[in-house]
Amino acid sequence: MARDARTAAILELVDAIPRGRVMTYGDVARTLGIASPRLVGQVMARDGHEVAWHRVVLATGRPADHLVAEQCARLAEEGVPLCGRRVDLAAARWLPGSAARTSGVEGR
DNA sequence: AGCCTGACAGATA
DNA sequence: GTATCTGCCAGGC
Repeated sequence: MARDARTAAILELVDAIPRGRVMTYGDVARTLGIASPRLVGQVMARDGHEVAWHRVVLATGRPADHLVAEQCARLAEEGVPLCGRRVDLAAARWLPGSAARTSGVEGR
């Protein structure tokens, strides 16, 4: 396995996402200083089975085509603002440091 | 060693 | 909003 600083950082950040919030692959990658959102997905596919992978969604606010059911169910359970099959990134998008506003739905 | 594939994102048309 | 091209990192063959 990778065990690289990048891989560890990805898993750590994903695992650090609070309940009821989500992050896009691009946001996670940029936050870690990585220029490849694919790495996030790759890491999730290999070692993401032990982290909150379901809190990571596509930039379109929609989970991976393989995880739509799983993602949607888990996110709904955690109180993530879902817009049909999509996540309301406007309220659910979480950035490290901006964790102040716990539940985005009330955020403001 | 090199080539291909893979949980994507962003820009352009 | 959809479709296409490119960029990028790591793993498998």
